[in-house]
Formats: sequence, C-alpha cells, structure tokens
Amino acid sequence: MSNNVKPKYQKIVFELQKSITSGEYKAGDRLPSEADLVESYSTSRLTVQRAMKELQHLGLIERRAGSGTFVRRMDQAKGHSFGLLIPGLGETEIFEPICQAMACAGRVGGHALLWGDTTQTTGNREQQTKELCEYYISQAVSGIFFAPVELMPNKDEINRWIINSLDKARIPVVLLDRCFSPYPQRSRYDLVGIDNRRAGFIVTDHLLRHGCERLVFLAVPYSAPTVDARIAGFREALETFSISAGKDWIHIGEPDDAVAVRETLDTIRPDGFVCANDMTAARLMRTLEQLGVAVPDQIRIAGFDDVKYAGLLGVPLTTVHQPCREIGEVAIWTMLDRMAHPALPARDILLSCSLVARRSCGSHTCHESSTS
Amino acid sequence: MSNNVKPKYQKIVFELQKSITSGEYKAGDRLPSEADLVESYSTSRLTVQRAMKELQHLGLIERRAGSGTFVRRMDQAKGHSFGLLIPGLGETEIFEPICQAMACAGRVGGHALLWGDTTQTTGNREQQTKELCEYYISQAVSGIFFAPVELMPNKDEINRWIINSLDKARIPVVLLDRCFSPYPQRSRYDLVGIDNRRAGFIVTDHLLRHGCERLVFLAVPYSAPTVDARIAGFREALETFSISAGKDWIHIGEPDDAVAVRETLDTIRPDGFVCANDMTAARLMRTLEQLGVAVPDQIRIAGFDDVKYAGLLGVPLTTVHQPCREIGEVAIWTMLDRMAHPALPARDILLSCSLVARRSCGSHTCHESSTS
DNA sequence: GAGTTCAAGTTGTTATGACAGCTTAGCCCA
DNA sequence: TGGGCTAAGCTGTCATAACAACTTGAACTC
Repeated sequence: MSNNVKPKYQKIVFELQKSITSGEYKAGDRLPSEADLVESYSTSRLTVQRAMKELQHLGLIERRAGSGTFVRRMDQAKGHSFGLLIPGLGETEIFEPICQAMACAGRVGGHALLWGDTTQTTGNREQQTKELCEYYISQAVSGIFFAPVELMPNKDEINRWIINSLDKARIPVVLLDRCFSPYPQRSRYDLVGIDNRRAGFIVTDHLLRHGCERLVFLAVPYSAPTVDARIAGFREALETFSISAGKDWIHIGEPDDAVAVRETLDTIRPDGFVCANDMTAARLMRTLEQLGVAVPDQIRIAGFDDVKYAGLLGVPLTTVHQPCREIGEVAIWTMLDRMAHPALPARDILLSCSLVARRSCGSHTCHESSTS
Repeated sequence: MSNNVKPKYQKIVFELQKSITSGEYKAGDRLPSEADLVESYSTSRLTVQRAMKELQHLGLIERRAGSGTFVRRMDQAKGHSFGLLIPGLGETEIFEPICQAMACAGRVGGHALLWGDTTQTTGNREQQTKELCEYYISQAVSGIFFAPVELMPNKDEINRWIINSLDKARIPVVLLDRCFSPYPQRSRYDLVGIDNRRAGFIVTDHLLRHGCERLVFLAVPYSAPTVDARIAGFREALETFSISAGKDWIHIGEPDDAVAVRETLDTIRPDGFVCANDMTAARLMRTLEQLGVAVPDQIRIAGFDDVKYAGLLGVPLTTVHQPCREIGEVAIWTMLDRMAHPALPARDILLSCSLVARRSCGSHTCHESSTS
C-alpha cells in the first residue's frame, strides 16, 4: 500500500518543471509570483517557497528579491552565441586581435561570436552602440563581451544605459580591458584585462633606468580607469628611484596642441614622456618633431598597447605589449565559467604584459638601433 | 556599506560546515538533532531545518527521518587531492576561513584538501614548510595552494626553493593572496586575492573624507608585495584630494617601537595612520595609548583584513574586509580550470573588498555592534 | 530633462505550532 | 530467548504570521 499522497511542494515542483521544459515558460520569462502560486495551489507561502528552492537548486530558475522569479538560461546542447559590444572596434587596434582570439577559442567549444559593426561613418557612435546592444538582446545571445565606451563626455551615461539594458535582459556580461565605474567603485561583472599598474611601472622603470630623471605622464581627457592604474604604476616606479613627482608631471591634454606641449617642455623641463597609449605617443612625437625636439636624444618617449604601427613610426616606439591573444582566450573561458557558476563573486582577471624596447626610449639593448 | 547582518541560518550552516571539515565530526558521525540545535542556537526549528537543507544540498550531510542527521562520507574515488601550503596558517587569521571555504567548495566536487601543520613550536618554520612541501610531492597531490612566505629576511630564497620543487614535480600551483616575486615581476602561476590597490584607496579615501589631511602609512619590514599595492592606492587617494605625500609618509618600521612612533608623530605631525594590516594597527594603537595619544580624537587609525578581533579592540578598528569565503571558492575553481586548460596564461584574479567603518576612524555613521 | 522620493509589489528571513511518518531501543509476553 | 509491540525521539510536511530587504516604475521636484 504505497502511500500515493505526494508532498504538496513536490507537486508544485513537478508541474513548474514541466511548464519550463515544455517551453511554456521560456528562458528569461518571469514565473508567477509566490502570492499567485499560493492562491492557485491553495497552499501556504512556505510550501510554495520550498518548491521554488528546489527548482533553484536544480538550476532551473533564478530568483531576485524585489523583482521576481525567472527561468534560467539553459545550458544548450553545445554551442552558445556571444555578442561583441566594442564601440571602438577597428579603431583602437588592440580589440581586433582580441576578438580574433575569442573567435578562435570559441570555435573549439562550438560557440559563435557575433561581430557588430559600430564604425560606420553614418550616424553617431552612441546611437549605433545602443542599437547593437538592443539587437543582441533581441537575438537572445548567451552572453556579451563589453568594452565600455571612453573618451566621450557622456561616456558614463551611455555605459550605464547599456549595462541597465543587459541587466534587465539578464544577459551575463564580461568586461574587456576596462571597467565603466569611476575608480574606487567596482561593477558586478567579471573583467578581463592587463595589469595596468604593473605596465605603468615597467615602462616608467625602463625610462628611469635609461637615465631619465624628470618624466611627464600624458593622457587625453575622459580616459578610462585603466589610465589611472597606469599612472599609479608610473608614480610607484618614480618612488623606487626616490624621485617625487611634481604637481604637473601628470598632464591631461591633447598631444596635438603644440602650444601646450611647448609650455610643458618649458616649465617642467622633462627628459621623457610616458604616454597613456601608443596613439597619444605617436601624435606627441609628431608635435615634438614640429617643435624641433629630437626623440630620443632630447626627449625619450614610451607608450602602451604595442599597436601594429608602433615599430613603423619615424622613431620606433617603446611600448608595452598587450597579450591580445591571451586576453581573448581568457575572456571566453571567463564567460563560460561565469555561466556555470553564477554565484561566484565578480573577479578582476589581470594578465601580465611585457615591455617592447625600441628606439624612442634611447635603449641601447634594443634590436632596431645601436647608437652606442 | 558594511552588511554585517548575516542570516541566522547561514551562521548555523557555516559553523556546522566548519565542524565537519575540521574533522570534529567525522564521516558517519551523527550530528546533534534539530531539537538540540534549536536550543543551542536559541532559534526556531524552521531555521535549523533550513540550515540542514543547505548542508544537504551541499552534499555534506545525509538525513534519515526517524534516525538522525549524519555526515556523509565523501567519494574519495573520483576527486582530486590538493595540498595547502600556508606557512602562517593559524596565525594570520585570514587564511583559516579561506581554507574552510576551499574545503567546502572542494568537497562538493569530491575533492580532498590536505591541511599541513606549520605552526608547531618545535623546529623553525622554514624547515617545516619545506618538509610539508616534500610531503605533498611524495603524496602526488593534484595541485597545491601556496601562500608565499613573508616577513622573513630570506623569504625569497625559501619561496624560490618551494616553487622549484613543485615545478620539478610538475604540480600545478595557485597562489593565495600574494605573489612571491618582487613587484614588477610576475610569476607563471595564477594568483587569487583581493584588489589591494583598490583597498588602499578606499580606506585612505575614507580617512580623508573624515577630515584627515596628513596621513602616514605604516608597515613592518619584509612585507609582501600586497603592501606595495596598498601603498599605491594610498598615494592615489591622497592625489585625488590634491595632497602630495611627504617623503616620510610611508613609514617602514615596528609599531611597537615607541621611540620611533614618537619621532614620527613629532616630525610629520600626522592626524591619521593607515596600517598595512590589522595586526600592525592593533600594536600601533597600544603604543599610542602608552604615549598618551587619543584614538580617534588626536589620531585616526585604519587597517586591513578585518580579522576577528578588529571590532573587539579597546577602540574598534576601521578596516577593509577580506572576502575570505569568496577567495576560497574562487581559488578552487581556478585550480580546476587550470588543470583543465594548462595552456592559458597566468592570471591575477582579484576580488573586491569593502570598508568596515568603526570607531578608530572617528566615523559617527558607523554601527560597531557588529560582533554578536 | 535629470535626479529624487515614494509606494507597491516581490522575495528573504524568522517565529510558532501542529501533525505525520519513520527508526530505534527497550519492554513485555510467549 | 525470540518475537512482537510500544513509546520516545527523530525528520518530513504544512499552515499562519510578521517584518526586512530589494526592485521597479511612477509621481514629483529642481
């Protein structure tokens, strides 16, 4: 005489499970609230809650206090599709190889990468980025790799809009290269990038070892927090040489502004520049050439990123190499791991990077020149 | 801000977990009955039951109606075994909860954690650590979690010896909390820890917002690179307040040295100290008390780690909380992932941490009644 | 138009109380 | 002594009640 009276909460579990797997509720859909279920099953809230807890442990649903209960995105048979939301793709040079590596690593696992074009000349970039974001949401991608917008006065607003949209759609996000929150804060997302503080230290240390004593760090306005980290490393390296940075050794401005550059040269009398990235360094070099200042003889220069043309400039540029391939691989892994373990806390995942010494720092150990 | 109110049932889960993983209850043992727990925790049966359910889902216990609750014997067959190589285990306070979390997370996957004792009073620590390392190698563990030695003049040599040994044995390593290389360098191993630069920034920023204008960072000699990162954050925060740190604002010395502390007070005239960790802060507070300096009225103090006794000092200590549980979980997943993908580059995996404001910083907005 | 406040709705946590079903140990009786 | 029975103790299930914490969107203010 098997007791046919099944626990009431198991009945609820069973029926909801059926509704979910049969497709009545799809991924991301909101289930009826506890109050609704209490009524429709004429039971107590505790019982409903217990059923929900079971479903949660089964990994079928996801609950959010204040918001509701949602069907979790199922681990599809094999392949996921991920969206790339990278406003500067094609311009910054470093994201292209990163995406390449992601596509390659993704193919191994049977995943697809959607490339969105945000570099069309028509329309403004803000609009394009938002539209691409909405497109990805409509396509119900499994996750999105996002490189926050920078170098725009209203970057915070745009980034917040995007993140809010993705949050509402409950799409997991992995940040690439940088966070969108102002520094001491931390977003709730994983971030994959390089250790910018270490990079700043390495490149500054290199210049100091080659005889520099008065260095200026140059960055354009509205830069990302990555630049702050590079500045921190810059300061730290100076400190190890017992050099205390003057007030204006961190200069925020345009490298094309010949007047401002001239003034900086005259007031601070630096013997070297650390530029926030290679693009800034390249533009500064052109300005210095116009001003008749010789690189590296009078002023040494270094940058970050190791973009393709860094070694092809009039004076090959010393810089820090971004391990783009590795960043891409790790980013894919991070996304998959995040989908498998949603409860893990947000992680900053930093990779190491290496110095590429060229002539602009006056190095005697580099390959390109030997002016011993 | 600091979310000190933990659910009661989670506390029960945590304590029972600890009792199980520490071996107080062995496999097959019967745990106290619900009624017993209701009494000893002075709570309701529902709460106890909820805690039990959690432990059941974690796979730690097995319940039989009418009989009792029993510790499940774990399946040693399929899991890996990992070694914990943590020289200061039991002293630093922060590694204990980290290991606890690792043991729990590992148990879910059927993995075993070997705890090595390096705190015996006989023999020196160096010898013990090396012996433990050799023991793990002889046991052919699948991986080792290593917290490099610090605070010893020959720490570099010891760490190198250990790493070389593990390298020869081809045993994967995940570093906990800190790297063993001097700063700008980077080891070839994954590292799991907190974002010390951000932590340094947060705590310094907090003191500055409460009116401090002249701060000293105090650390003992031979500290790990984590302290350098905290100093970098310290400097950065000062910078955002347009305060340029004086030469001696970074003070390396013993907090017990009353003469040196007196001299620092007289020459720099600080209105606050940021100490490299809670232990340093606690010792400094005692010295200041001897010198008749009032905390926080004359000098504000803050530390790092949020060790257990931080809130129990004469003047409760403002500090930065280390998310030990999260570090442990992430460490286990990192190790498993590393074994699955040996080709991925080395990663620094940093977690975020939060400020715990108590009286030593002179904050009036805090609630120091956190410790029950 | 952007930020703030506020109210309604949702889940999270805990207390109290009750009964049902299962297991074990010990007692009683043959 | 062996077998069955029973009482005690355990977990499983469910109802009612209340407050806390969080989210969202709409109304509101600057």
